[in-house]
Amino acid sequence: MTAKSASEITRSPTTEKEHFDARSRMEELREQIRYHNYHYYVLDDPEITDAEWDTLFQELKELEETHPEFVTPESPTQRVGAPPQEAFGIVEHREPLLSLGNAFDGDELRNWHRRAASLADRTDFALVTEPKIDGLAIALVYENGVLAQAGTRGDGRRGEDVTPNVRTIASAPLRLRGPSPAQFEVRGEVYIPKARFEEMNTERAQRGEPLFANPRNAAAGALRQLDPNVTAVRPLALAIYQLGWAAGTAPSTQWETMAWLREMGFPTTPDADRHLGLEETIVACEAWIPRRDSLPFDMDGVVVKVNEFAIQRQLGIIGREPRWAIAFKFPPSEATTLLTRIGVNVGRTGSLNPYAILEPVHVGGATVKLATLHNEDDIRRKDIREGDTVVVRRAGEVIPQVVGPILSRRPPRRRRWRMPKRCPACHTPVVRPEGEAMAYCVNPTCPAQVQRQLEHFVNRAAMDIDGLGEETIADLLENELITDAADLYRLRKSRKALLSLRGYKEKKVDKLLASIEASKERPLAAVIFALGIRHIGSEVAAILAQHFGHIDAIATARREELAAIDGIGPVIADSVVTWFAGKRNRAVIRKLRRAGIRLEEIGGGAREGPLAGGQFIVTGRLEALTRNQAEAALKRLGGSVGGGVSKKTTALIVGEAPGSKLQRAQELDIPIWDEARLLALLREHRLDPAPSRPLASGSILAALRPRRRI
DNA sequence: GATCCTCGAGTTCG
DNA sequence: CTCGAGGATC
Repeated sequence: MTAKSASEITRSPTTEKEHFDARSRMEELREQIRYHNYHYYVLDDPEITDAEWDTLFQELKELEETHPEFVTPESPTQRVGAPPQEAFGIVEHREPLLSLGNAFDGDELRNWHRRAASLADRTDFALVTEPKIDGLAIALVYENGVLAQAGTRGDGRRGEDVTPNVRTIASAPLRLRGPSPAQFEVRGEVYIPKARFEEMNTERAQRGEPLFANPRNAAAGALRQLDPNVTAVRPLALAIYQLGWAAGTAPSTQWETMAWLREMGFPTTPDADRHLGLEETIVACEAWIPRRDSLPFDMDGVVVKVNEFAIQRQLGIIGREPRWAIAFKFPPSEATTLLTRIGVNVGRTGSLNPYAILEPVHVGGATVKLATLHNEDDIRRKDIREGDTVVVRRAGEVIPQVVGPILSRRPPRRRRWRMPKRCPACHTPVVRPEGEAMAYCVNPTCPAQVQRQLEHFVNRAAMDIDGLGEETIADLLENELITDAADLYRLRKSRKALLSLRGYKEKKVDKLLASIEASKERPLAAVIFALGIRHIGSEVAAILAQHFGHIDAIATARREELAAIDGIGPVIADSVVTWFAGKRNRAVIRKLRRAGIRLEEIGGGAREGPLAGGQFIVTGRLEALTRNQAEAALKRLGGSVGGGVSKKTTALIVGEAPGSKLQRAQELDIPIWDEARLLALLREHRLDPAPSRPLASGSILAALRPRRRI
């Protein structure tokens, strides 16, 4: 596409006049396209539609095809098409690209400032802040207003020549508008906007191609392509943040320099700001943290620079870091680490759940050693292998996830991971039902499953037995004091045996036995949930309890009868029938009955109250109540709580710093309540907003005791 | 049969 | 919180 053959030119003979007209029209078009690119990419304020822009671009392209002798390398049409190279050339940076010192909190920023102030002999100098976009540093050299060279950072002094690739970036100006120094260099960041990154990965997933771990890796891969045609189809963007050097006059401050560069057509880092004092600057840096996720690009901190170049020169450089700038770094929400091995856990349902064993790494304020990998397909989709260096994320939430491997760092000859053929706990052959994502151990006496079942049984939402954790359950099973959940109610008789176990003193044993006794009064729904029947969670358990009122009625219900209930279909019906048909399970029910567990619903338990039938969700941090207290209060008023916002939601209760739920509720026109409204409702119905515990027989003193601060 | 909603199950660290 | 899958509905 670069040069047309001579025969093609001679095929369309043109007169001198026509030549001249075409040439000036081409210049005019280039000028117009540059003008509109400037409005689009720099000012973010386009004057014409994309379609109109396309028309201009097409006309220029056609003229250039008929008059290839007038094609200039900086023409807007020349963003694609350079042939692949064998290897990258080297660029020598005239001024080295420096790295930045880091500050991890306000105090470190103050230390930096104190030092700068003492060297500058003044404290009142202005500072400029700008987001530190997580991309790749690039240095662009312009000669006579035309992009001449683009180099990566490399080691700071010499980098790789990626000029043909940078020429394909839509927002990188090939020719500048207005006057500019004869020769100068600007520095910036090449990155991929988050939204475009998601689109790109979605498309790659559809084509079955491996996914990029994050925008930064994708941008690095795109920029270091030997074939610029590949780079051209990747959605790279550019943000300039600094003038490297200039032969000619330039402004005397960072702030003015950025405005000056924008005039020339450079897209500069968005949302930069200027501050007079240090404390104001620290506030500005911290204000970025909550905004972080809603920005169109990944950022890993805020860069703080001394505005005046004269002071910058005075402060100078120490080692490879300037003393006139510093990076205020956010706690990393992402990190790379070595995945040493993939292990497999057995769940309560027998599901085999692979998890990653990681070289411990600090991410999002915690040290991560483990991360779930969900299932075999997920591992295959991300192509995660043992020995891989992987990207680990804890985005906002708590649960770490393995985002994906860094393929360039994969050691040779690593096999794709496969689910073991036998259960890691009991060695029973593994079954993966047709069409399901999970593989299962189908041995009902699998020790791992029994352990998990018991953990579920004592769960707060189930039988709520305090003092019975993972370790204790394991001890009881190991010493054959129990074989199933119902045996817990016979432990009273084994008090002596319990006390003989290492680490079990009277206090601990009696507390355990007491909470086992207390669990006998749990509502029927909790008992049904505790049984751990597949597909029976807390909701379905409540439906069954409500509908049948007694466990025996459920045990004898027929398939059709169950499936006719609202919210229960054939799969759940089958699951219930099968469970109660099991000999071992029937024995458990018998033992529970004999132990005196209440197996029927008392007092109806029907939901009533001012909010009966309503469905509520709490988001954000409330003032007077914890989220749990608020949810409990809603339930006491007769409402149900939880789930995602949908059109069935009655109202959303919003506190400080609400999440995405608020936005969704607004979209769906769901009523928004504040905490005061909930509190008012509680007062109206004379309910304690936050009962500290069930009060001991209504003691007035107990009620007057100050509640614990939350 | 497709689509939307809801529920179930597993989950990490301190 | 997230994914997968069951249930309801058209």
